[in-house]
Amino acid sequence: MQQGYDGNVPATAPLFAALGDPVRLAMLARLCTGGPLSTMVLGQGIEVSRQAITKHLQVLEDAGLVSSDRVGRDRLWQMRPQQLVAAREYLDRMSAQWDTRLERLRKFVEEEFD
Amino acid sequence: MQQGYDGNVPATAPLFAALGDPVRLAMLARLCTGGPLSTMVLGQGIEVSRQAITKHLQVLEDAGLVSSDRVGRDRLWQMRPQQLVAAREYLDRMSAQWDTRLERLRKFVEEEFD
DNA sequence: CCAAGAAGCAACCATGAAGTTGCGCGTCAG
DNA sequence: CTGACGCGCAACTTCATGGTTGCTTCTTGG
Repeated sequence: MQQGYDGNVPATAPLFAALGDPVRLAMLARLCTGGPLSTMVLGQGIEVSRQAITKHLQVLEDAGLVSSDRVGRDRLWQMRPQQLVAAREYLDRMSAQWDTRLERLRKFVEEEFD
Repeated sequence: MQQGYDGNVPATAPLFAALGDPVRLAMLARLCTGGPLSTMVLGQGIEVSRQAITKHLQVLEDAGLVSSDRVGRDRLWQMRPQQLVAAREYLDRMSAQWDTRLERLRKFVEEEFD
């Protein structure tokens, strides 16, 4: 199970891809601090058309990072932190492998020169 | 400084973009466990041309995730974990903001119904 | 009831990213 | 020394992505 995270590669890559855009990252940041926000509000201060905002939000939704509901004539978006946690854990496992590898290397050198 | 990570958005997005490809993630995983590996070795088992592998590695290098040195007629690649840590910390801050927001919400509801 | 506001839908454009092929250059092994 | 191996460089194709515009649909405020 230690290196079982190799199998998660194909599932995690699209997640990072969804995070790999400044517009989407900015909107995610807003959703992390504020409650459900409408499409219009999320587009405030971002210099792209409404349609572009909608497309970005759909990308985030496809990646499972946000969810949305139609309320009246607005669509309200909110965070869905599970996938965010998944991405974090993936990086954690990677860092952990790196660390244990360094540790093995350190011990090896230590034994060598004792 | 709490919400200062908004300013990191433009810097972090390209990093996630570099992580958002299964081929690159797989190669990173190999470099996390093993020591410096040559371009050829890194391409083992990946069904793309050597040039494609090289391009992916250059993307990772531009993102600061790996570094390389020419040794003889090979180019050896190795992890450079700093940027990986940066990405991890970014997600950590995002999750933290989400958590504190939930906490505030919980306290608010609690006070409301006391 | 009617007009304005917010979304959805579809077509379209442009650019960049992923991939390929072909060729040239240095480097090592026999 | 020579051929094979590993790379680097450059041109080219393909296609997904980000972005736009125009029009329709639905909902609410007056």
